[in-house]
Amino acid sequence: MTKRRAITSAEIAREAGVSRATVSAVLNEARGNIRVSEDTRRRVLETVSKLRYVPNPAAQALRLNRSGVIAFVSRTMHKTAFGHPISYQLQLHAAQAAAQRGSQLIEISPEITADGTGNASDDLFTVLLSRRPDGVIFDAPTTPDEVARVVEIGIPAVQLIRPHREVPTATVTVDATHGIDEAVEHLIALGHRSLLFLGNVDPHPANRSRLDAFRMALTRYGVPLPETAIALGPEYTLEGSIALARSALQRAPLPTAIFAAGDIFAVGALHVLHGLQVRVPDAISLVSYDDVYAPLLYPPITSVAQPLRDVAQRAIDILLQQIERADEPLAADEGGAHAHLVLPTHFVIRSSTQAPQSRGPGDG
Amino acid sequence: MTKRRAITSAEIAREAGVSRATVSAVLNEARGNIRVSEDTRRRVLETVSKLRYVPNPAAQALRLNRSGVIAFVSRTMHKTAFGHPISYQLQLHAAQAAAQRGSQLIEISPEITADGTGNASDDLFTVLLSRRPDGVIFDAPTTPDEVARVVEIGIPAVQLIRPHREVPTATVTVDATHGIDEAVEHLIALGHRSLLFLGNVDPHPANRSRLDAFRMALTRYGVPLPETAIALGPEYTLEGSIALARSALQRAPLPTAIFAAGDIFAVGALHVLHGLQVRVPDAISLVSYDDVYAPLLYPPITSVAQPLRDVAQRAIDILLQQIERADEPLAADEGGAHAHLVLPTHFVIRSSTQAPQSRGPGDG
DNA sequence: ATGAAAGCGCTAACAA
DNA sequence: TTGTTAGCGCTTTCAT
Repeated sequence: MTKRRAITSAEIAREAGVSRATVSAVLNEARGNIRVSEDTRRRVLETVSKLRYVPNPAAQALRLNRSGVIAFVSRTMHKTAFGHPISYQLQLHAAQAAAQRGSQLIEISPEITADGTGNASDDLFTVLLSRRPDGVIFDAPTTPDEVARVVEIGIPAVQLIRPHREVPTATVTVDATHGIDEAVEHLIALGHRSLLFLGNVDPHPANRSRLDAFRMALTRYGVPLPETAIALGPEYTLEGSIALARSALQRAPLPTAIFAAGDIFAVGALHVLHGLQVRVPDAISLVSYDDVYAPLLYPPITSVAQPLRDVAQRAIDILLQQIERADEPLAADEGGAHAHLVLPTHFVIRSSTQAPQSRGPGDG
Repeated sequence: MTKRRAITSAEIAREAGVSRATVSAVLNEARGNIRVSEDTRRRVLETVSKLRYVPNPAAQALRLNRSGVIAFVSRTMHKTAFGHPISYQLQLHAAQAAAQRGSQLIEISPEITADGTGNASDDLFTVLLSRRPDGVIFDAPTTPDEVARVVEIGIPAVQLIRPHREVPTATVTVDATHGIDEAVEHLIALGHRSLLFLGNVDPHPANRSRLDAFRMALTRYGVPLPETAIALGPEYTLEGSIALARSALQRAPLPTAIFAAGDIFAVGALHVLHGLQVRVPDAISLVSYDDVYAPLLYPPITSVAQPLRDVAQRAIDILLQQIERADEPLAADEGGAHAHLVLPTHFVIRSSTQAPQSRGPGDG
């Protein structure tokens, strides 16, 4: 069965007894082409659905200079199964939001892009451009250059979560404060005073802010967080987080509660605690940041969740708006007039936190 | 900054002092257009890279009647974060393989497609066609109709994992036998004789075969698997698998080993076992099928892994080959001449299995 | 070995 | 209100 040539607007026109221009006008009345009589409109629409006509997107793209594609440039590789769950979630929600608004999200990532020759970085950009996206979402870009190049070409872009502020694009970020405040309040209310912070060393302010928010919240309750209670690992991997947790939990006495600034660190802590036969939450409470693995673990982890769906949706909205605006030549507002959305985190209580067992006063 | 119009082949032609036809010939020499002198070839190529020219895919698609897109129709929704990890992995690998071969994978799923009106099924098909894919990968299609409609239109298709055999397409499936044989051999060698099978009720042979393979392997060792040692749940969810494990593990005495015919069932079992304070693997061994969550759990679960990367790659290869062949009008070989690949599973030993503790003879 | 010209399917000026 | 026409950027006969 050779691939049949698909129905074209010409066939619809012939069948409905009108011109191709009229078919187009009927189908695109949303774009301000309202000029057809109710009668022809109905006739065309009937023919369209009878013949199951769907416009050829390539022809539309060529004509409109609009690919209908939004590129999602995801952070480095997710080689491992669930290496970058946040990125994955963002992409999923973005794809959904894009589809609902008539666009197609495509993923551009070193992993997808790599052609085995290893020339990833330059290649990524070429691949990106070769797809002619109408807009680009950068999910935590590694370098400002990637973003800058896209902006230079004049493609609307928005950076998520960990933006490079020096590049003038719209941004959608998350404020860790609210969720972490609640988490700390929760722990303090339970009676915890001896805490351990597990996180990663990352120069980016967005990550730094997790620790800052944690520290500030504690300060508000007059609970100190000594440097020895802060363990920062270099890697965002299971192995790395296990190693981190192991070294942090070696020192006795154990804290009564752990704040893991990322689900992966909670997984690491859990592995080590299990090994040490320290039960959660009986002997030690655990709170994580991310809320992606959290519900799957045992016990289900109390966690600070990022509004990933909202981030993605807003990003798509902003992008589509920019794309729209780019059409109108009257857009004289240049420069720094970009949206900068900051969305709050929230706190989900599960089964990994409870009041500390009294181990005698002065302990910790 | 208004979006600059991109470079066209005409500009390359002018800059290099040749015609557009020649530029095209140089760029498409792979397609048998070898007709340019070495000298012009070099000149054109230089200009191309100097001006960073990338052909407009929409124009190419229009001209060649070839979108360069492969659709991945994924199984129902993955509402939850990691609801369908297998599907996710397949898609990831397929996207990678497609990219390496110059195609773009796009996801078509009810979730992405849904426009809030709820008319998912018909809409999905429309969306699929509207993208004009060169080929379609069905990841465990729910109904044969979906596939049949695509086949009727003449678009190359391949079904993965759980194909509808009555629809004539190529298939790439997985044989559970090998991995499960090894798993059973492993358990038997450790000394396990009292086993529990956790799985789901699914009429599809591919799922049924997990139980069959397990049973047959046990039979080979003369170990019986009574009906009471088979627990089948209706759902493939965390909640469902916890409920299943709970009811299955109520009956004393406990088995010495559990085979979970899916990682999610291992998660459920782990939750329940933790709750019962039964330590894995000390008190009970656990083996899973899937190997997706398995390495992340505590303890890391010994598991049967499916060759997901191979499945995806082979699917893409088959598809691309079919697409290629569809071009040549000489393709008279119609009908049932489709590839049917069956790939083996393999077995990964981690930390969730060990010899059973002796609880006295005659036990279990 | 190279160029001229047609046409893929669509939309938007412009005419009627 | 509708039709005619041009052209988006590309590839591919067919001439040369």
